[in-house]
Formats: sequence, structure tokens, C-alpha cells
Amino acid sequence: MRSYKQFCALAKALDVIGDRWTLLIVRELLIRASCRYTDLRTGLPGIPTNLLVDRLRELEHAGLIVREEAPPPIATALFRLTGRGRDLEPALQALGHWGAPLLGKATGKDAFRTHWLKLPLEHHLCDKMPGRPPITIELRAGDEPMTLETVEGRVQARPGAARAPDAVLIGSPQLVLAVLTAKLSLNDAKAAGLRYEGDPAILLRVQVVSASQATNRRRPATQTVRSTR
Amino acid sequence: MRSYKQFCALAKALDVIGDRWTLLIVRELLIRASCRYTDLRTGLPGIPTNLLVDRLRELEHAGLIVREEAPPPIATALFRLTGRGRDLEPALQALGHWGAPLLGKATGKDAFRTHWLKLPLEHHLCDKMPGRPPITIELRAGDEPMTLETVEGRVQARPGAARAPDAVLIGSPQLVLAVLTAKLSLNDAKAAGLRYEGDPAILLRVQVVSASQATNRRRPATQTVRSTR
DNA sequence: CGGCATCCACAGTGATACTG
DNA sequence: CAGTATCACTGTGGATGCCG
Repeated sequence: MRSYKQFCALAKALDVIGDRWTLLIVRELLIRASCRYTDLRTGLPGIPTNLLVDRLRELEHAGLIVREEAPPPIATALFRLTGRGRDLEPALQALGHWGAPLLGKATGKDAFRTHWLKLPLEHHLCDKMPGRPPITIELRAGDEPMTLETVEGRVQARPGAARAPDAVLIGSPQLVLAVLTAKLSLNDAKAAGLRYEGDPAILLRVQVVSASQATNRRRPATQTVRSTR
Repeated sequence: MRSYKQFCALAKALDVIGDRWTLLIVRELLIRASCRYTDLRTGLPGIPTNLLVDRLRELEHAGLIVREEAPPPIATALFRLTGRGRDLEPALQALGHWGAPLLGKATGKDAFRTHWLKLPLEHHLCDKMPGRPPITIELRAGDEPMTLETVEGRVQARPGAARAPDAVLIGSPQLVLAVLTAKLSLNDAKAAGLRYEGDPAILLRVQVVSASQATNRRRPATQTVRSTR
């Protein structure tokens, strides 16, 4: 990408990550921590292979990722974020938060990968009863199942099915997301085609509060405005 | 911009603001609140005129800005952000925060506009002695002076010189920024060419604490800004 | 002068085919 | 599997022209 040649932190950031596809590659690596080339391709439907290679080289050169040559069990190179790359997470979350309303008018023709839910869900959901025994919720909304688990008051998401889930949500990504973020009540979602197995109280325990504000984030000493009211 | 066609909030956000120059236009409107076409051009050195027009139309179509036709005193159209547009500020701040370290290796050939300092400074600085009488600091680092004023524990920046500043910083953008964000001590900065007029204690009152973390943010959800006094 | 529209050379992108 | 190579196309940047 051409540089904007402006002495401005935002412009400098865009000089590095403003290229098409770049932030989506970072998204994949934030979700997976360690990706093979093929993982990236399947997580980035639509990217031309030459662009993926170009971007990986640029990201490596910019110090946001490293390519590691095959630890013995695997016969391929792995890509992972450096600390500097992981530092982009707050910016990605902010952009994702801003973009969330745009998911409403999704055409249904959009590609979807279940693991894309990981960042927004871990960011917005939290365990409201951290004292109780942990729970497990399985989501089936796309190419593969995803499991939510409560851990120390937070909610962690990982790809794969759960062994003995306390609840299971089955439906379109739109519906599953709308229910978890409380934009839709469970009953409304059921009416719209969602299938729910398990005690409805399970859902309430992690469901986001006001559909817009929540705090699941670790976040150092000084915290921003807390929405008490 | 072509859509990524992914059911992902980040991808949807990039569909809207991922185009080249778009976020920099939003930056200008966050700084100025109301811009003429010419203000945008001078605030965006390097942008081709046709691209500016294209982007303004796209932004208007996407509902991030509105163009208002000339309130009588002025004989031109004005552009301003909608609420949806202003909602991008956290994302811009996050990206700017991430990009800040890149300003270190600036070539000196970069363009600079003093008003670009407004967002980062208001975000990072705060008044550590909000009980004391307010103070005023004038910065001279680029095309025009900029004035910092303490208001209710926060620091506000506005373009223009101060009438009776308690301190004046004169030097390159790099130096002025490094001193205010405490990446450089006042003495080191002076040695590097900064000129400082006034009591050094004035600077300490607003200078950022740890060079990385600070909280100056407004945002109790009630209202945005009533900038014009 | 402010606010564009037009033209053109070229770099970046996207789709597909090919290879070690 | 992990890329390279090719090529049509589109978006960008730079210049310049127009008009009230």
C-alpha cells in the first residue's frame, strides 16, 4: 500500500493495516493463534491465493506475524501473531462493535464460518453467576459447531462440539447471534426458526445484558466509564 | 469498495470504511465537526479531488455524514458526521493508539497539520489538579498554533493561539508530542531543540502519566459534545 | 476561489490455471 | 498442501479543465 505520508498516528496505522484483506487475516490469527496456510484460506473465503501470500509477506515484514517452520508433528509452516500483532485486538473489537448493526441486513448469501463468532461473543458475553458450577453451551450455526464455556466469570469460545452441553442452540448465524446478544428473546427466536435444547435459564446466565453494553474484558487498572445507572 | 461478502461484523465494517482515505475523512470531521470542502482538502494533503468527492458521496450514502446547505453567513455547503459516523471515534482512537509508535520513525518528509493533534491529545491528557484554576498551553508545531485548556478535569484542544498562555511549546510535531506524552522529559526535549516558555510545573499538570495509559474520556451516554461555547 | 468533472497511466485486485 | 504465474479488470493518483 502506498503511504499517506502524514504525520498522524491513524494514517501511520492505515499505512500498515489499511490494505484490503489485511485486517481479516489478523482476525483469523486472533481467533486461532496458530494457522496453517490452508486454515487461513478456509477462514478467508474469497481471498485470491496470491493476495494471501502477498499480505502474509507484508505482515511478516511489518513485524505483526511470524512464520514458524513446522514443529515435528506437523509438516507445514505455521503463522502466528507477534505481540505487536495481538495489540491490534482492541482496534478490531472496536471496528467489529461498530459493524455489528450492519449484520442485520445481511443478504443470506454471505459466507460464514462459525469460528468468526469467537471474538464478538467473548467480548460481549459474561458469566453472571460465577459462583455456580461452570456451564457449557453448544452452538450449531455454520460449518462446524462451537462451544461456549464459563471460566472465572468470563465466557470462552472454542471450535468443536461439547461433550455434555447444558444447552444447544441450532439455527442460522443471525438467529444464534441475536439470541446471545439479547436482540431477540428466546421465544421470538424460536418462532423465527431457532432450535433450543436445554434449560432456558442456562441462556440467561451468559446472555448479554442491554444488547449494547457489557464488560467481559480484562482491562487494566484505570477503567473507562462504567455504566452504572 | 467491493464487499467481502462475509457474515462478520468486522468484514461488514470494512465494507463501509475500508476504502482508502475514508477513515481519514472521518478523522477530519471528528476534529472539526463541520467542514467545508476546502477544509477537508487542506486537512487531507495528498488526496486527489475526485477521490474526495467519491468518498463524500459514499459516506453520505452510507449514512455516516450529511451535507448541509449553507446557513446564511457562509456561502458554501458543510459536511458533518451523523451519530453513526461519530460512533466510529472509539475505533479511530484504538487504531491511532496502535499506530502511535510508528510516528517514531517518521521521515520528516510527512505532511503535518496541527489540528491532527487534537484527538490523541484529548484522549491521553488530563488535568491532574482539577481543583486549581484552569490553565492554558499553546502549541506551535505546524501550520497553525493550537491551544490546550483544562476544563473539568479534562483537556480540550482547539485551533488557534491562546490570549495569555501559561506555557508555550515550540518545536517539531515529534518533540511537542513526545513531551506531552512523557516519552521525553522536558530537559531532553529542550536539548533536542524544543523551546518552552513558562513554569515547568504547568506541563506536569497535564502531561500523561505512564506514557501509555490514561483516561480522559467523556461518555456517560447522555450527550456528545457541546463544543461551541 | 470553492466545488467539482474528466482524462489517463498505472498499481492493486480478483479469478483461474498451473506447479513442486 | 502451499504456494506461483498469468491476465483482465478496477481503483487510485496526478493533472488539468470547467463553471458560477
